[in-house]
Amino acid sequence: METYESIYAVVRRIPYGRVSSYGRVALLAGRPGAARLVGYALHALRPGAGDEVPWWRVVNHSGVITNGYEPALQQARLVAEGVAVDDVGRVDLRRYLWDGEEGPAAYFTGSACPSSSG
DNA sequence: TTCATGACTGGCT
DNA sequence: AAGCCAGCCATGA
Repeated sequence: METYESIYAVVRRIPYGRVSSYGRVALLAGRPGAARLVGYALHALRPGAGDEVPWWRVVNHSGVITNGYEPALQQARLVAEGVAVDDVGRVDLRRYLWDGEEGPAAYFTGSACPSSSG
């Protein structure tokens, strides 16, 4: 399905150690409002896809892991990349949210100050 | 084609 | 801050 490919293409653009929201991916994929479709596309990935698509770097708009397949796996994947995950599976989008930038510079575009709290 | 479901999101109370 | 409702698009029966 072309629609899915456009979604996977965006998910693959998510840099290492960064996360994005379903709505964000849907927007970048050219399907604004179809956040549900993103989750559906990732659901269609299945373990057979392997690491071809970094699905674990996708969380909801609140930074919470709403993964219904392997929520523990996604959390582990993120932590393995250096992404801080809360006990409830929540990620600090203010630090890791991928705004769609190509380079890692986006990490410094935020007003957050990691050395202040974390 | 129609009805129901889902790894979602924004606005109101 | 937390909970509820409607809209979005594609899949499956």
